[in-house]
Amino acid sequence: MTTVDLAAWPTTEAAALAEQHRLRPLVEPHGPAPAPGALVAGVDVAYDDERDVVAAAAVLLDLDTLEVVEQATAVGRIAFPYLPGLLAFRELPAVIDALSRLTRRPDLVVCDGYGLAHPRRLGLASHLGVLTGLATMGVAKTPFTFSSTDPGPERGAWTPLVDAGDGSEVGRALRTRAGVKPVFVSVGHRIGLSEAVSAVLALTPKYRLPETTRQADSLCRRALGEAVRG
DNA sequence: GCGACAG
DNA sequence: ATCTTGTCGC
Repeated sequence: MTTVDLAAWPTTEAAALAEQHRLRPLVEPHGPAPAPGALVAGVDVAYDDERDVVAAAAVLLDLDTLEVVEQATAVGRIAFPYLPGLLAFRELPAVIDALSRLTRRPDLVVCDGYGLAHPRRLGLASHLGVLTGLATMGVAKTPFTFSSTDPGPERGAWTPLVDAGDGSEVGRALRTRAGVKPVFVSVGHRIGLSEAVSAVLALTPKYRLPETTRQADSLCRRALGEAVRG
């Protein structure tokens, strides 16, 4: 996989919006769920804004066992400020760097955040998919600007996640643990919504968040700590 | 115009 | 995201 050319990465809001407009038609919102034995990657990023340091992690899990089979990290400078709707420009350079250090190609990448559930239908997960060609999806912890009713209390229950602007279903609120707050699932690239939901259920036998997300979260925090301290 | 707003 | 104490429960 190729890495990001930071010299060509957008630095202004206008340039970022233009880039989203360019990439948006390239999203493929359909595709199969990962097959048994698939390698599913989790990616996440941690920041030290004071020192302008970002650390990303990519962790590869065996979908059958949920065991970590490979992991990689990347450390760099923060490439873009946090602006709602433009999160990809802040997170992706480091994420793609970490993914490029894996020796095996993931069958699916699970992101922290959204894919098509985005004001311009190009959230972090979809953006990553288009840039890399990988199948991607997003699992977010909060509903962003979208709305949904509360799913039933049992694991597996879901309700549509709707964009009030046009009334379209942009994702699903999914209960991954009985009686616990739902997560918000959306398509990234080369996977369908029902398939993305089934992948999340396969990754959440025990906790609210996918095992991929949990592993990537702890690894990027460790990497940031080592980069900043020792 | 103002607030809200993935991480 | 990050800053942060205690607390309830398996």
